Amino acid sequence: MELAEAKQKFIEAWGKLGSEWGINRTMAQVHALLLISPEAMTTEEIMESLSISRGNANMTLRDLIGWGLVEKQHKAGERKEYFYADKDTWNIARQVAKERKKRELDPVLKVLDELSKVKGDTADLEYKTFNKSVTDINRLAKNVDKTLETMLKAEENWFWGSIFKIFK
Amino acid sequence: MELAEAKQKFIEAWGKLGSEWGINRTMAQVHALLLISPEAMTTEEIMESLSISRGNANMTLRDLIGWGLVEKQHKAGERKEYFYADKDTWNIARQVAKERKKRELDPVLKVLDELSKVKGDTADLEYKTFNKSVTDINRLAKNVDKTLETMLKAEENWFWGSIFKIFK
DNA sequence: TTAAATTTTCAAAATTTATTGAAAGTTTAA
DNA sequence: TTAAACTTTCAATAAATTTTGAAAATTTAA
Repeated sequence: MELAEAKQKFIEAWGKLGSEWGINRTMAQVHALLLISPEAMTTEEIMESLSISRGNANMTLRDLIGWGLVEKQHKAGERKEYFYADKDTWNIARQVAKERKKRELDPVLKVLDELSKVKGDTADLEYKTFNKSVTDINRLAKNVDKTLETMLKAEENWFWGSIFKIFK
Repeated sequence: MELAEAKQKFIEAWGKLGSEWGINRTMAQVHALLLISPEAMTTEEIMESLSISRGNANMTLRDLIGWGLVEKQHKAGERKEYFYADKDTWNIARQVAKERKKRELDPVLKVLDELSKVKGDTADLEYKTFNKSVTDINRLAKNVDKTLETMLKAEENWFWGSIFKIFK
């Protein structure tokens, strides 16, 4: 396979995976493009590469910066802004985990905590079923949360090493 | 908080989380509704509870069955179909992990494997950057994959026990 | 200052995804 | 058989999300 074709496939695959996981396809594609670009790119170059509009490119880059995955760079004597993606895969994974935890897991944990405190008649099957499901899901979500917390602080090798030491 | 209000909140929260993670909101809500229902429900009851159409209810239930989260039940002497959700949270988590792995992770792993085999000029920065990112992501994805494989076979207590033994 | 270069905004348009509802299909009881 | 009860299908519609592009805002060089 040619490099150019391979790049295209990578961008497509990343975009598809993103959209399956609730991440805007274009955002995932811009990220993929920057991930395989050795140099920081301008908005123009990104627009051109992916055939997207200026507005779309601008907002998407803004979002990626908000996710902590991309940074602006300035080149001496140039007015244009350049965009560069962190290439460290473990950093990327942690950054995504951190943001999604904050935006999505934490709020739902808060609701589950409230809901598992709701009191009711323990003889009432409706109540018992509600309470059991909510409590169980809450426990699972807390375990996921704790594991993510560990991941956020960990070095990649230590983290996987620890996991596979047991799981083999 | 009243039980009725709590149920409502649970259904909303589950629907929101689902939609953030690429799962149809209605599907997540129907699942939530069945999770807190002690008894199997009919299509009619589900339509009524969530104010959705018959067609939507039917397709959503079909999907949930396809995900292995819900099963059809028949009551003696009755013609209607009843729908019942597995209440075991660990089973649910495993089932979701299993399906998403199969539908989304496995295909992307296949692409990454191909792409990391693409040969090129190691002096070419474009190639080097592409190759490094793809290879690194592939390695990470394989680690996730291995961990999921373990999870799919594991008992809940053993799994979390093993993880927290190290992470504390 | 001015004006060219560049970035940002956001209403409108396009696209994608989800939902409806009625007709067609199926099953079962009599 | 028939027909009532129930389920499924899917074209049409609605809703949600994404994208565009041109105008407004901002920045910088002169």
